[in-house]
Amino acid sequence: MPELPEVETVMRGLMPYMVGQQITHVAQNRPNLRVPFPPGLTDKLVDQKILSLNRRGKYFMLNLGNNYSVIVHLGMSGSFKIYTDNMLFVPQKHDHFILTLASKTRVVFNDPRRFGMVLYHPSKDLDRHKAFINMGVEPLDLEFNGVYLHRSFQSTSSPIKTALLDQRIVAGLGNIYVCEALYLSGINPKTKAHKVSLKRCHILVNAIKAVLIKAIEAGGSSLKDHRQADGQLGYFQHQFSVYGKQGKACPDCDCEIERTHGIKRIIQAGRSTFYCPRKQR
DNA sequence: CTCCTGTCCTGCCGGC
DNA sequence: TGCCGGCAGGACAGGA
Repeated sequence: MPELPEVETVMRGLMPYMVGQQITHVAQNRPNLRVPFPPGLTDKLVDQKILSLNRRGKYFMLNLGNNYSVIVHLGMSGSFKIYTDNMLFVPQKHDHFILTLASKTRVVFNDPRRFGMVLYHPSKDLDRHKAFINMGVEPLDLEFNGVYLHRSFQSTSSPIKTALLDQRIVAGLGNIYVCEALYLSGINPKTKAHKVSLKRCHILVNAIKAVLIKAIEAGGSSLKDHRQADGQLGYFQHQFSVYGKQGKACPDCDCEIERTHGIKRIIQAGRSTFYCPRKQR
């Protein structure tokens, strides 16, 4: 499930192949993902130069010479694969969108579940696109701090787990890194967000930044491996403390010794939450 | 306004 | 072995 670190890793992996390149050919292998591709997208992209790439939340943008941007979301199962000119291009099932560049490199978007998105919007107006207009701060920016988070939490009665998934408060967190950051902070995911103290918000902010930075660093190293292997840029497996670890011992406390059965799995707002009831209070 | 639930989509996994 | 039901979840729509 691509969250901010995975999106950042994919974008960084694409940059050396795409920045400064002209798009020479576009293939759309179906009319839509979950939403239709923008009308006439192929014609709008052909001959355009890719000036830069940048990320916002779980989206990243290809900024083009015509002052428009292609906005990409990886959804649940989206990934990119690079085929340089010397590589045999074997089309795969669910290859939905393929850009060919002047260098003859192919950039292939593959997404089995089709929860991904490809959008198109004027570059200067991206902040007003509906994907971004209500989006909260970047978690790795300085303005994401304990005071900001504490203030944001005052307007909601949701549990803190649910509030952290709300992209209007902070952008780019998904189920995995929210569970991991709450675990690292020692905060119970069921706690009402508006009842979390400023001090704990400060601790939580530091935990969020730490888990994201660690994951991006892990992505950077996995990226090198992938690049050597087959050019696949997508979701990669990290070492998690609680996510998917229900029934396992908590690495940080003696909950198993006390027979509280280690990591628990509960459902909040229809999503799985993993936590240690002893460490997280 | 906020909050909650259902929807989309396919691959995978466990049970029979 | 093979089939089938259930589950995974990010964004969004619609209802309470």
